[in-house]
Amino acid sequence: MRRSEIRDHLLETALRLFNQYGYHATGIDLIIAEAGVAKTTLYRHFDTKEDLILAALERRDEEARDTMREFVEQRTSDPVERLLVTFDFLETLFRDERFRGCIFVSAAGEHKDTADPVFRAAVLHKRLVLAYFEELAHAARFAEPKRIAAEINLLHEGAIAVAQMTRTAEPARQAKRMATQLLAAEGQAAAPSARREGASHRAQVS
Amino acid sequence: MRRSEIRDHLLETALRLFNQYGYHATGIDLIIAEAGVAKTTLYRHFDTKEDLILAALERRDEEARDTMREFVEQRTSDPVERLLVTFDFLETLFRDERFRGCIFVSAAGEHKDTADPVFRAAVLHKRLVLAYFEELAHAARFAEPKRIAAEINLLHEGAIAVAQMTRTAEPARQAKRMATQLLAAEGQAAAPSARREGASHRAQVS
DNA sequence: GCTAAACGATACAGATCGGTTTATTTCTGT
DNA sequence: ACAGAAATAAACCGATCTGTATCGTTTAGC
Repeated sequence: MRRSEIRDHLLETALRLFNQYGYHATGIDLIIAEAGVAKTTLYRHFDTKEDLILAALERRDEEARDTMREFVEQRTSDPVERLLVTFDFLETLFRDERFRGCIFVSAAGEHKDTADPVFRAAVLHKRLVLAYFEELAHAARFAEPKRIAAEINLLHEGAIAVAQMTRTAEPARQAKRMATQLLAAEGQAAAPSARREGASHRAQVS
Repeated sequence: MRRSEIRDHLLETALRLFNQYGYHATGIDLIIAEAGVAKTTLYRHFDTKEDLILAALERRDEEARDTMREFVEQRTSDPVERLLVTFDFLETLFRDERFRGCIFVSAAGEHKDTADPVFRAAVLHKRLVLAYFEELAHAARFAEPKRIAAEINLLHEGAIAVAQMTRTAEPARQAKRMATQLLAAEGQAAAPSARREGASHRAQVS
């Protein structure tokens, strides 16, 4: 196993355990045992446990956003539909039996100080996801793309929080229905099966 | 300090620390130091740390639901408006500088096993809150009260999750606007300032 | 094939964890 | 006032925590 592979393997192992048990409950000894690596090796790649957490979050951040982008873009090119398809992506996450909630929400929940680097890393991820929604809402030519993106984002967070407790995929579908309803009220043509397609300059409502 | 007062004081202290630092990060030694109590005393009232956590969650569960009920009922008697006023209640929570997210979500995030008593206690709280929304949605005579309640609930969870990260009160107002929009589309008279009041048998939409 | 870096294994450090024990003092109810 | 219960402080337990140090062995690049 090459050096970079070990690092990757450690990050993947750590992420799996953080997701399964949480950050404080996952000890270094468990991580190295599961990764099949000596403690010296871990500490050669990461100075502290916090560094490992931060690196793991950074990796998952990129991976999660890339995966969502890919999922969305290969399903539809209409920006409004893309906003809705993000909920289908959520549903695939919820259907994974390893799903235990959003690791960034959990990270923020275990490191509540806003000055904590882990908290800040979690916030950064959420900001980048929101930026993606804004990108889509802008492309969809909504009158207030930032507001629309924030609404989609809030529905995402709600679905994730509910699914964390119920451990079902239903919250994703429910959030999608709510998003459909809200977007339809915004642009009159948000619903996929709506009248004409490709409408520009959707009207605002409030 | 009487016996029951000590127990209460311990629960309040523990809740404050759990909210501030999380469950794993809050040690027994810190709790007794902050409570100004000997370790023996704590262990006379609670067998284990888990018992303390469970008792604390149970207490906050009742307190939180009572407080919300009170807040809502003294502001309006219209069931539809009551559903919307729950978001004003959320806003008061977010405005508290000690707000660090929902302690039940955090509890579930640190005890992810669905068989864990702490996880189950968190789920129970969320179920009882949902039951309250169902009660209100039923009183409002929506065609599908359970669905409406689940939607309100999802908006609540979304607002809480977003506010946990942003540490602002805005998510509560945003969720309220979304709820207003959704309820208006359900019954045609959901908006407080809508045409006639006291309408019964609101129509369904989908 | 040599050198140097990176690896694994293990022991260890010092702190902290949840929880127990002991011995002493302070309440509280009758 | 007196007995019993419950409070206190402090030492202590074994386990676990993050992180370091030691020391061979393996591996990779020149």
